[in-house]
Amino acid sequence: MGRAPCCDKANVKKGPWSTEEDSKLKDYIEKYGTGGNWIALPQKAGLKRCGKSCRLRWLNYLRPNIKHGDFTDEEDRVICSLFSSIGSRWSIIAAQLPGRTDNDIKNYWNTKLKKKLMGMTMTSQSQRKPPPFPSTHHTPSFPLASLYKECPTYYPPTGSFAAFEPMSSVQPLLLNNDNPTLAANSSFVHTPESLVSYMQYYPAKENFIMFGSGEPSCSSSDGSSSHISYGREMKQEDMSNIQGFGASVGYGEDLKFMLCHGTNTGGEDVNQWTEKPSGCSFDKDLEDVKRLINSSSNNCCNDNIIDENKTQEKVMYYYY
DNA sequence: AACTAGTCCAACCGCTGTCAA
DNA sequence: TTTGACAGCGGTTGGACTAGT
Repeated sequence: MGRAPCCDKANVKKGPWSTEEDSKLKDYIEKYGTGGNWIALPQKAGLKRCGKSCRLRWLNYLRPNIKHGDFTDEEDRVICSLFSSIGSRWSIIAAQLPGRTDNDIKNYWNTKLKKKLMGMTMTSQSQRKPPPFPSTHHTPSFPLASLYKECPTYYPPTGSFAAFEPMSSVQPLLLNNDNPTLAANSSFVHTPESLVSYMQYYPAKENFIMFGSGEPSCSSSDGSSSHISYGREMKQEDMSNIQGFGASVGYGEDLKFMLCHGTNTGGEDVNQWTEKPSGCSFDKDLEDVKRLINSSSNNCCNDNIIDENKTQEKVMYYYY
């Protein structure tokens, strides 16, 4: 047998919370805490609400240090960059924005930010031209690269996300062979050694976040899957997973955008990273954002979009 | 002033993984 | 081992508000 029923749904109040209910809930939680049991809480607090509803009200509204109001440009960039990487994992995104709730971010994305980005796409198409790229390397396109412009390091110093679930929503866009710019650079092959060199050349100062795939045990036959690690230094196992394709964004005082990818098997090692200088933005990037927005609901977790025989993917967001 | 369309956001709904009985 | 409640999450909805006509 399972547990006892959670609550009598016929006798719970729905709809907007009154100030009286708010203060009851707040007082109770401040006094006794949640006790790890939301279902029992409303009864104890004298509320005719479902525990679920109490939890939501507390987390999204009554909890201390909740930030309401306009999002800053920096918060915009954080949301954009994480959305491009992990998709609509609002709770994870919210965890990186102290004081913001997942619901808040979700609403903000759906009502404002998404439109803002779409607007940027329109503007960029009609007004801007790609700036010349000084590097001797190729210039790949990368979704959202322009949004990282002047973006400071955003992770809280004590931030932690030890483990993420597979990140694959980014892959179809970052790695799509239909992307002509990427395709043009698809001869690149990235190896662990090249990344080590890169890391040595651009040593991490504070934190880094790494998204990617390559666990051999996962859904795709080539072992493609995703993992994210985060910390002050790169772990050995992270390095050992890096093969084939990589992309990196660093941001801070001096934005560096790095991308490296390639077809995998049998190809010779062409350890190439491409750097995109600070302030660069390309119309193509915004096109990718638009495409991501349009397709985000469809392509998340669809590893099949990637040619299993061609690539191992590793996308790395690296900042210093 | 009245109506309509668009926007915002709090709250609900339903799904999933976890865990207690 | 099975069953079903719980916690948490993302998607969606509907009412309040605002801007435009």
